[in-house]
Amino acid sequence: MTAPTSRNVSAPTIADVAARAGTSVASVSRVINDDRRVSPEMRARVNAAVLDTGYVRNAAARSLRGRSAHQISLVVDDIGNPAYVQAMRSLQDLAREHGLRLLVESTFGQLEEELKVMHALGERYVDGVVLASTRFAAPLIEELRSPAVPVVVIGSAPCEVQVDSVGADARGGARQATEHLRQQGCERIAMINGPLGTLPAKSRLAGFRDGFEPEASPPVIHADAFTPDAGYEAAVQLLDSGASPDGILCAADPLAIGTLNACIDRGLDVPHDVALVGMDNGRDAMMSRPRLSSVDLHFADRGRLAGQMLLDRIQVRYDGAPRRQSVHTDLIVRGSSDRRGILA
Amino acid sequence: MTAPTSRNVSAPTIADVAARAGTSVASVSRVINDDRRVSPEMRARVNAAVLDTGYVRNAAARSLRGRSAHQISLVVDDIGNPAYVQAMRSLQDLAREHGLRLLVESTFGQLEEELKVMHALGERYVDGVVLASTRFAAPLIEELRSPAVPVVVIGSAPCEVQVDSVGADARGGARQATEHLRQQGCERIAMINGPLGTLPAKSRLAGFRDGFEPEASPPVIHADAFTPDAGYEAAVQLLDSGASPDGILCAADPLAIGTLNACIDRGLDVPHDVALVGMDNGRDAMMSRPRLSSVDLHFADRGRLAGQMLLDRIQVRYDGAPRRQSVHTDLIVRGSSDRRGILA
DNA sequence: CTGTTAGCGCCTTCAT
DNA sequence: ATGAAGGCGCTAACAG
Repeated sequence: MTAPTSRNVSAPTIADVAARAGTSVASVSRVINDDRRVSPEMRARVNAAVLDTGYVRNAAARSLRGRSAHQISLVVDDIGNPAYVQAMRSLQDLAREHGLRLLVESTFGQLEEELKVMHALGERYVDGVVLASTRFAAPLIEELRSPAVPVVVIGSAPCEVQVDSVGADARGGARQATEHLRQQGCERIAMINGPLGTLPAKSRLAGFRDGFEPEASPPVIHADAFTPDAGYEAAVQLLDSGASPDGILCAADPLAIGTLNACIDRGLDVPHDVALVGMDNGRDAMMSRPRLSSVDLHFADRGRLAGQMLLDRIQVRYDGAPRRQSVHTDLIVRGSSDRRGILA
Repeated sequence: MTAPTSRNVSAPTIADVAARAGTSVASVSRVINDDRRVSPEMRARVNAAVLDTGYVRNAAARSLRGRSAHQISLVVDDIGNPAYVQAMRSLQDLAREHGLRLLVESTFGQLEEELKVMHALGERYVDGVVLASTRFAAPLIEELRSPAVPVVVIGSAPCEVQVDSVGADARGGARQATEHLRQQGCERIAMINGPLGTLPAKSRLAGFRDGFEPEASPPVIHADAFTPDAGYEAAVQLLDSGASPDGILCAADPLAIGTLNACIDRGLDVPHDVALVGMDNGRDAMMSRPRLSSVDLHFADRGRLAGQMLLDRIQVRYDGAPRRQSVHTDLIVRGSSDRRGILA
């Protein structure tokens, strides 16, 4: 029977437990930390004392003494993006398996915020960070030159940044998607890309161009953000431009959702007037009608991989030069680009 | 010029800074914490020393000493739910304004996980918690009876739980939505509700029933979760049941999205064959075609409100009996229920 | 205005 | 197998 603890009275410490059990703090500590060098009898007594004092270990003291916060964090642009939710989920599972808490920080696109978060790492309130950022502003890069705690990037990092990363072959995926559109009979293929200057925009654009003759210059519109709204606006702009595309590659699923809506609002039939392919293959690619064809960028797997690389650093299992992993991508064809009834 | 700090060498402490500045740790601490009782000259010297030692304060030590983690956390069922993202965003803004970090934990529907998270609060790694849970299992309620740190619930809490909360008049909203459907000429109105036994399901169902004569028993299907997939399945079940509804109230937007897709897949025209209304009015209510009519539950406002109540407790500005706030709800009519071209 | 010092709660040698 | 004691980095009394 635990007494309804009031918050005013300070929480019991191991000293309290020790007193209750008639032993020393050392023994209590041993029991708590599963040290084998404790007699079963003592263990029982301490456990009982823990129970009826209602003792819970103090995170701050443990961190200070043990030099480990038992927390890692995931820093993302926008947790509203389903791709990141996937990564978060698998990363959280991994963290849990290792007795770590996962802290999530969403900067919602505010660069300044991102910077502050990375700088605050110096406070060592986490043991490491998985960073999924679309842009690497100069100060961020500077911060990454000598981070206070290990950092692993999901996505691609600028080549001048020495950091572990788990990328995906987005370029290859974009190319494959483009070729797929052509196979579907599209002759005027355009692209709705992410914000100009971001790394993902760069690689996807390269892949898109790979799908054309070198001298071709297919229309490309850059959206302001990787969101449905931005995708919608960009698509309107594209459709108004007179390019009248019959196939569009979108650099991310949210952009594709926006683009799909813009097409529908214009009375265009998807996929027959315009075929659409997105990238990410997040949860909501299946939630539109028609369903969205999408290049699977394996965010769940990459979240886990990033977590593993991070743990390698934290536990000093690996201590060498930055490692850059990359995963393959897979085009998943659904209704939005299926003009020939492949799926029927 | 900061030397590229290696992670192997331990971080500088205030003692290092003090040594560098030729002063005592107390003065350094004062400068860092903006204590006025420091000469400008000293302040300058210390700041310089901070800069060239690359000193960053240690979170664990600060927490241990100051009995405050400078962190609060948001615990949600499923961060994939846009409604929670809204709440998170406003809460994060509030936290930032007060110099607190916001830690987000998504239990992804695993009750056991939720319980562990709440229990771990005893470690005091956060100063308080905003909890947004759809179900309150018995052990959770037990945990809430005497939480180690202040807790504020977003949504409704079981009446036997004494806890601050920020609810919404979901019942009134559900009723209003039901009446709206009737005004649109719907004669066979059904409901896709959330999981049986959850609080939100209960209040929404009550509101739905309020929209009928007491003796009526309109069809209600309970989905397994507040997700599009569950909504889809439930809708299929409803449509297969022979009820042939011409209007459906969905207890949440994700359910409505699933229901919309099910209707579309059946070749039903929304809103003319079936009119649809969701609840939450989250970001993606606008992202479907037709757009989703939805009862705005003001999650952003409530996130902020919850945060304020939490801060009141943390800073002991308020210390009395649990406060239960509730916000009004607003029906937002969009295409999915607009059979009469109100919007045209 | 500045410096000295006592802990915050815990883990971990080092003795016993 | 158990206990005593130092110190992790910091802040807040207290003394000068």
